[in-house]
Amino acid sequence: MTRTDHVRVRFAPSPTGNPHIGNVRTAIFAWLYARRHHGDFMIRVEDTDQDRRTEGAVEAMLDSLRWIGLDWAEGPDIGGPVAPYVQSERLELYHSVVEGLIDSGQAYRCYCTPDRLNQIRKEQEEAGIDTIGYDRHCLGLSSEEASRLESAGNRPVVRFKMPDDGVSELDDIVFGHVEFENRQYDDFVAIKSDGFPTYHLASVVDDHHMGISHVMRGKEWLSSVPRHVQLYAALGWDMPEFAHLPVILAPDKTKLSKRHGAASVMDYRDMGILPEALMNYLTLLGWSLDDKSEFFTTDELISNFDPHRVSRSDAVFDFDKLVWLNGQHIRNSPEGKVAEALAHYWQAAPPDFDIQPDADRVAEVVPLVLERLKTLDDAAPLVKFVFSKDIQLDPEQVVQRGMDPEGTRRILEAAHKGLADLECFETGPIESVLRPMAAELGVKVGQLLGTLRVATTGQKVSPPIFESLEVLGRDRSLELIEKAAEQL
RNA sequence: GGCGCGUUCGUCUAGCGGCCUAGGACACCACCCUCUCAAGGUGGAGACACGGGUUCGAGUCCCGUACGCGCUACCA
Repeated sequence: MTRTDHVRVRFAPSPTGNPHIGNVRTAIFAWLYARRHHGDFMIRVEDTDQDRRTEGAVEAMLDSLRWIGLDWAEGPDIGGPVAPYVQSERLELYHSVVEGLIDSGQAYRCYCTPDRLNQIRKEQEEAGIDTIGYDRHCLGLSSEEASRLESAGNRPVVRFKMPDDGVSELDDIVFGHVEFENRQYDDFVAIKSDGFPTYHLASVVDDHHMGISHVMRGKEWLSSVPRHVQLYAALGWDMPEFAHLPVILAPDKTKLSKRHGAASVMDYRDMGILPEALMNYLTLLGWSLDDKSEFFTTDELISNFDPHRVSRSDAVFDFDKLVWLNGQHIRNSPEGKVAEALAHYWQAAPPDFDIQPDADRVAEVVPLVLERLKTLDDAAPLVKFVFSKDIQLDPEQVVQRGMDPEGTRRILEAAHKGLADLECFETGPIESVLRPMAAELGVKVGQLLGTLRVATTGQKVSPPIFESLEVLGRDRSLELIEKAAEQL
């Protein structure tokens, strides 16, 4: 009975740190689902814990989502890119809902001190009781007693009264049918003594208020489902559909964190990962279409993503596979797009070049490296020679295996002459003059080209030499060959 | 401790009782291609946590055990 008439989903981060890759994947799943069903995707800031607020965390999260390619619904009431729906600005809403609950006897004020709470917990543990939790000390508090405590300066919390028996059940999109005994759950705090709601209250109220049709969230919430089920029931509200998502783990099977290297989205941008590739990889981590599809453009993800095929078990983040997939995305993108991405990448973090590349130069160099890139970061070392004023030559490296300096100079001179005489200095003609030349000179093709590679690029590893010479141009190529010959 | 969830190659996964002598991908190894490095191609090694059931037949269903994770907060 999944509703598909009007899909509206939300991503609800709490602004407590930098954007974690796991949170971002939750956002991606929700976004893909919304896009697939032509629904709404919204952002809600869950900042009800005053102690854990972090400056700039909201903007950092939004920046990450934008970079990876998500967009979201705007609107004064439901949140937009500049001012998302913020829980701390909705306190009246939660209070009015809770007043209703108190009036109907489904919630009550509790004045118990943390000390007393700890004390009863300790006693219960020592007594070996299965279900530890609040003892409802304040449930039947008289109004006289309450006002006495109130005037003594005690600030109450509001507890939601859980049923003593029965079960709470849910048909989860990912986990299927789950049920829990209500007696396992105590009367949880809905409003804290500072007047802020807890997650349980706020998320239920907001999901209803925002008209959310599908809740996608981390599976750590699965155990809290009874609280939410009973809240919806007490309020007389229809429940949205739920999809609890598995967790992303580090290779050591613990929760992925900074300690493991890149845990935030922007770290991947800085390493030269394409946003489409990251989205593709993150989606594949915990979801599959079939037994073979791995490469998906963002549009393909949108038209194929189905939360029913999300895995129930946690997944280990495999950096190597992300990098491989990134290479696939680079190779499957139009050269123009790659050039653009590379130009941006180099602009943000200029490589160690003598000459800073302009857009045209970058575009020229992309065909040289396209099938050699796993990340954008791999490009600079390969084409450094194009952007160098001087090339430091190690004569030892110019002389190829099985050759001597004399012979090396001889072939450099021959190549120089051959290239100088060429009418058209392009890859094809360059190849057709150089390749036969090896035999004429009595050396192997590899020896001739290897000599030229080191002489003109200063690198033992470079893009294919004919193409490289074309990009260098005739004058520059001849100059470098001449210099190399002199140094022998 | 209680409750819940999970467990297929090192990793991501396909598998919803016979199509599985368990398929694909990354990583790894070998070979091919080749001007270096890649890319690409071919092949190889590599897994159903364990024990009971149910069934003609179980990776697939049931129960138990082990291990892992989550919840058990005036954190989300």
